[in-house]
Amino acid sequence: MDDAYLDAVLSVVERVPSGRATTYGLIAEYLRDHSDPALGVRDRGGPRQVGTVLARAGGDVPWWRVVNATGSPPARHRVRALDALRAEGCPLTADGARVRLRDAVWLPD
DNA sequence: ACATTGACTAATT
DNA sequence: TAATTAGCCAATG
Repeated sequence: MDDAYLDAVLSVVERVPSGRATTYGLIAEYLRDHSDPALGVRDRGGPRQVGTVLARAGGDVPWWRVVNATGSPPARHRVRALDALRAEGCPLTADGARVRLRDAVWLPD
């Protein structure tokens, strides 16, 4: 996994607006569609790899706005993520346990 | 090289 | 709805 891919992932996460969220799969899909070897932006796999990047280098980006396909934040940071999301007004389910992707999902441009 | 792991997903029950 | 299962694919040891 080279720096170009790592930067590509982080730059997408940085673009997620406050109060909205996106998923690992959507980011992977976006990178797959927009991979351009000529620009050094290469496709480096699927959703799990996106997760790997955030686990490794997600410290300085709004990682709590990235959730899995069912709207649940990563189990390890579940509380912190939900608190942050609630604080910025992201639509959540009634039990406050997951993001209402139906309303909150943000798609990279 | 090989086996295990994981901030995942889609289908099944 | 929620829990389980099988598939996934690069990273890691």
